[in-house]
Amino acid sequence: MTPSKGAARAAALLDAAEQVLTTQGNANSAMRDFAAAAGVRVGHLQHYYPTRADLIRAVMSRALTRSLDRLAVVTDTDQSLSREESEHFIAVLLGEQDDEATVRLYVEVWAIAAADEEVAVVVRDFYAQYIAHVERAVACAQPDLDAVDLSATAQTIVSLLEGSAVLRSGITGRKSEASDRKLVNTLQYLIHGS
Amino acid sequence: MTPSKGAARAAALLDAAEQVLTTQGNANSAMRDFAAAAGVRVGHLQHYYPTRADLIRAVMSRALTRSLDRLAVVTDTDQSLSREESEHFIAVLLGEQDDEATVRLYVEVWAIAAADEEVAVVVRDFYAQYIAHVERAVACAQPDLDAVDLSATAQTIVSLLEGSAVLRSGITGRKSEASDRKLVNTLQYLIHGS
DNA sequence: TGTACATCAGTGAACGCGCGTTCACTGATGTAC
DNA sequence: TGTACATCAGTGAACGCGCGTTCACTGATGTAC
Repeated sequence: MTPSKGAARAAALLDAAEQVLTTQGNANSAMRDFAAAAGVRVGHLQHYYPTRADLIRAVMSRALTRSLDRLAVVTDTDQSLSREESEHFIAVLLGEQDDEATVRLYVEVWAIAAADEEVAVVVRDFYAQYIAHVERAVACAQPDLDAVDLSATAQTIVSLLEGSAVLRSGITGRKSEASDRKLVNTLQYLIHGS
Repeated sequence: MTPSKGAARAAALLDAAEQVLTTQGNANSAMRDFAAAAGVRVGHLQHYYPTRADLIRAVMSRALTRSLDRLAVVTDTDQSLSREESEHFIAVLLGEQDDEATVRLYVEVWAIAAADEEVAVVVRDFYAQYIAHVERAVACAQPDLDAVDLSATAQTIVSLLEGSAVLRSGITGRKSEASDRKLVNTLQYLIHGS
């Protein structure tokens, strides 16, 4: 069976809310905006998400889960990791940043997490899993690395990815061919250790 | 002469607003909060910053200018850049991230810039200057690098710094000795080209 | 040195609007027998 | 197969509060003559 009618409705409401959130930002979007974007009255939106915080948390949490799921597809299939294969791995990671809406959502996630401990818990858990995925990929490329170095390398890779998400987006900068080349080069250096 | 009385007052109001902003976030702070933190009535706050947007923009713009000034101190004094000297350069850059309030402010800057084009312009200009400073430092270490590679390297360094600010902060993760070592190591790799 | 006037710093009350939330309601869909 | 009832999906009006902003005002500080 496809997901129940209720779950599909709830997902559609989240879709609309996510879109509003990425275009207007958390600070500038009201329950009425979320409802209007879904073509629904506020009262009905609250039937599924009783408070604004509930809705925001649901959007954030689903977005993070979605990212991890996408990531799992890439990391779980690779057994060994040659330089060409890591090229593809990197392309997938950077590909997600090309959608500006995703980057904006992440920036909102960070800002909301800084003020909402309940979201912060989810976010920290997300990054722990994110780093664990990357660790697995690096372990394929450098089987001799010990656990501490593996974890440190993975965290550095994720740092570079998150930072480049911000700088490659229109918010603060611009993509450029040359800096993308240097970025890929540096990620390769981190993955393969040389 | 010290700055005029009015300018000092305005600065004190910005100090208070900045503090509120870093602890509560843009989405959860009101004009009354900003005024109360400065020990002043709302009407008076508006004497200096007529609208909320004016105040927010002033806080953001001052914070970015302050960061650039701090950076200038490090980059302008170095003529050549040995590996030990770059160690110090890196320590200064990372030192700023150790203050969690600064990181929170940056996250707010990104979120606000995404929705307020006037702030976005200031932010993009800030990153252009930030990257230019880093370019100058890298040029000292690798005098033979051409302009394009120099710029690409600087942008990658700044990406790594901004990403690590997020991941090293309590918002999304935690500092660790091992990952800081790997981070410094990677920055050295980027600065010296090997 | 004193007086008159303008400018600036700061108060305090009030405004109206938009917000998140509540609630009583209607109509449709399921379920039991 | 039909009827009775419960549950769920969705409406729409209203609530009260907190928000950003306005404005008339007071007192202090400066400036001119």
